[in-house]
Amino acid sequence: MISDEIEKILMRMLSEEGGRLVIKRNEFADKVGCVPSQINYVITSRFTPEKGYVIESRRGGGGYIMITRKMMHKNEYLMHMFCSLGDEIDGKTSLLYLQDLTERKMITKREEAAVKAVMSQIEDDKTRANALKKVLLVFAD
Amino acid sequence: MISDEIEKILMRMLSEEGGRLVIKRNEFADKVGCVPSQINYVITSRFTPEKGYVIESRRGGGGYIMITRKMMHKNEYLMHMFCSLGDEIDGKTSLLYLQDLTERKMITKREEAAVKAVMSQIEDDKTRANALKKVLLVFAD
DNA sequence: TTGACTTTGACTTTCTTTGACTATTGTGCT
DNA sequence: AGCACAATAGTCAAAGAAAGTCAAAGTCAA
Repeated sequence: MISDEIEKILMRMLSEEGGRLVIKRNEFADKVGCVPSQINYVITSRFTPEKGYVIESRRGGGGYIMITRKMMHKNEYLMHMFCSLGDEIDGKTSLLYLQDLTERKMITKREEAAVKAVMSQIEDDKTRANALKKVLLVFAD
Repeated sequence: MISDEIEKILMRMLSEEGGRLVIKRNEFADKVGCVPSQINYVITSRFTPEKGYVIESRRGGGGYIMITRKMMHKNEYLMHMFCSLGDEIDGKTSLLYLQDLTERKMITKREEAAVKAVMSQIEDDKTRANALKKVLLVFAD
């Protein structure tokens, strides 16, 4: 099915571009071998706001479609936690953060345990902070 | 009885495919010589969640039915994976292990993503192996 | 005979593909 | 500035491709 192909291609490009991708609809449709409006179909059916994507576009000469993967926006709390994190965090404090998330029902006990298990292997405070931030992004949607 | 035949065929295919099978309903019905809706009947009557199967499907062009057999001996599988782990593992391989767990419905996508997020911070192959082992223990119950 | 399980097929729902038509934007000419 | 035209992207509905549902009819054992 061509739509799935297109989705995959866009996904890959999106990653390569670091979360923001600009295409020219007609040109792209031509490249992947479909009619232009199919691009709209794929975007509306797969790159939805619920899944965290923002679409912007412009018509006319030099027109384009821009796909942006929006990291959070939804979970203000996670955002807040994310921002309050410095670039270093010690092991004990990181555990408190995770427990807090569990208490607030934002993650499950099992998720907490799994993350703790991996984190236990991390020695460095900077690395731990980075890890925690990445985890927060996973849980934001 | 045709339903039993179909069940056997699906079972065999499922084993051959290693626990996950994707079919196109109409095509398959044609092959085994029954009406398409009989496939649904067989699936709902024999490949039930109680018996450890997960069914996913999609309609429309490129539609399919996917049958996944959930490991009955989940812990055995986890232990097997645990034991097959050496004391070092590279990043790419560790990702494959995690994806496998997700595909087998032993962990959720979110859990996979969370663990991956933390693991991405780990550089050392030995440390990564230890982390993965700890994670497996968390998911065993 | 009755009740559980099967078989069948008509009808429904969902998802995809396509193309004609519409709306917007940039450019160049008066 | 205003206008025509080219270059884009958007919308929508019809047609097509699968899978799902459900109830009627069939089968078989107790």
